[in-house]
Amino acid sequence: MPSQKAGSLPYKKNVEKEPVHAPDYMKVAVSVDCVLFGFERNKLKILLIKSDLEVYKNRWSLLGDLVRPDEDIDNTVSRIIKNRTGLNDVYMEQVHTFGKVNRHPEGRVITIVYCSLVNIKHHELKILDNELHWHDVEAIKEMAFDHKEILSACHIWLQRRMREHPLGLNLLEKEFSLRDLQLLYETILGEKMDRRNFRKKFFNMGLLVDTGKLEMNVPHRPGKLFSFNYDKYQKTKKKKWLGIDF
Amino acid sequence: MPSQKAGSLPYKKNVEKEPVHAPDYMKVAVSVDCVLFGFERNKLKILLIKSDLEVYKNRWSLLGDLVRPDEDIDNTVSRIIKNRTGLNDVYMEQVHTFGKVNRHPEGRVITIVYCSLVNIKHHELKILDNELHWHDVEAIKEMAFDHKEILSACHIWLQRRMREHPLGLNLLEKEFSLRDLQLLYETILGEKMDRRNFRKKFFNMGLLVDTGKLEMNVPHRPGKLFSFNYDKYQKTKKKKWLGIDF
DNA sequence: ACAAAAGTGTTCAACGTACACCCATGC
DNA sequence: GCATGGGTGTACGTTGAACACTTTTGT
Repeated sequence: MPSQKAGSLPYKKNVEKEPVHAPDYMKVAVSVDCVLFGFERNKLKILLIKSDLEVYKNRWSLLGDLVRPDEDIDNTVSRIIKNRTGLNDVYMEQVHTFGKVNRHPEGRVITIVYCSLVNIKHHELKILDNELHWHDVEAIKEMAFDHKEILSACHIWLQRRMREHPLGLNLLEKEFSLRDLQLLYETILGEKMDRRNFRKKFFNMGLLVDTGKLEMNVPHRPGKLFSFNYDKYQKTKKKKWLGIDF
Repeated sequence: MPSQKAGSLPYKKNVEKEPVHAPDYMKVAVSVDCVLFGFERNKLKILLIKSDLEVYKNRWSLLGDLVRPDEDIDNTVSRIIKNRTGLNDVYMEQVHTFGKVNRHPEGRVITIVYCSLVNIKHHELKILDNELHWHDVEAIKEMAFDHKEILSACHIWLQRRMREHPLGLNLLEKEFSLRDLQLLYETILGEKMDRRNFRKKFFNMGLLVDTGKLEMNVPHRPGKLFSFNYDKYQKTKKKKWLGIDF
């Protein structure tokens, strides 16, 4: 190990000795990987592509790309989403940065991971290259790189996030039954819930609007259909959580 | 903007065309910055050094360094702490990654920020280069780079963390009065609290040990001195929060 | 005696949790 | 008529918030 002084003054060294060509400690690339969660047919889904890499051919991979030297990371995120799915309106949150030395087979790549929840029905995929499609999270076996580990971390992030905010309402179709909603929560959080308490909780939030409609073609008593009062949610969110979110 | 395909296949391009010399999209450096919080004389403190950079001479800076191509990020973190303070036993948590294009005056540097709370009395600084010392957080005006913004984000992180876990107990001296503890919480969280409720809450946690001693030389009725049952905290923490923490 | 902070309990509201019966529909 | 899930209310324990008086010490 070099002396403390030398080890701690790399910026200055950079300026004085190697201003243009990437010096040794710049042999690190930075990427962004995006985890998009959705929900369909009572399953938690995630959007994946087939990896571009030969080593990982036939393995599934998150949506990612390298950060360009002249672009902000937020821009990298939206560029990836735009280029891979054709979507413009997906709001991603930074979750964690992963950087084990050997996580990428072709060199040092540190990756910043972003996460989002999207409504599959309301976000039709406009591009399908690399076999882009929604996968059942629970059915995923192997993935490229360390993406399985990243996915696990994002799943935990999602669980924490959903316990704090009623984010789940975003994931359903415009009109849904309380059973749909409860199944969504039970699936993502991995635990059974009491039906009466669950209904009480969500009604008390005041974010559900009774559409007056009923389920159709169900082999039992049809449930009421509700929609989500998104505007009211935005307001209460601001009031309760201020800018604390990140 | 290049075509979607070109924009989304940089790994492959890297392999095929420029295997060794850092290509354009590698002209990005990655650093780690460390925020160490402490508490002394009823003030929230943070450890800073004078910036090495000429542009920022006389400005205060977080403890940071570039990530080396062959080292894990965890290693960068402990190397920075070791080299700057001489300490070995500081456990840091990753908070957020900052990467605006112009955040560093000499080139593109994306920085991964780690945070920790340390007990100032129990962690004597062994190295003092670059005027390393503890600063009052509230008295800090300007900082180098975007470190002021980073500090704000870490302060919010600290507040959230302290509402979830009784971390504050780490920051005090071995023996402390309940007044010390409450002042610590009021200072860091920025709000007044009710004394009776505060005492109830902490006694109910069962993490406080009555030392049988009293405050000395105070111009009023002396309070009891307590110590922190660290072992019990570790156990209850495991039970309650599992591995969810990150 | 006075100033200053220590020490102490009760009440109320909100929230989570546990729990069981009748109802409407499709088959 | 039967199977399936819809719809509903009560009781209890926990938690957080509000709130005031007596006690102990130094000066």
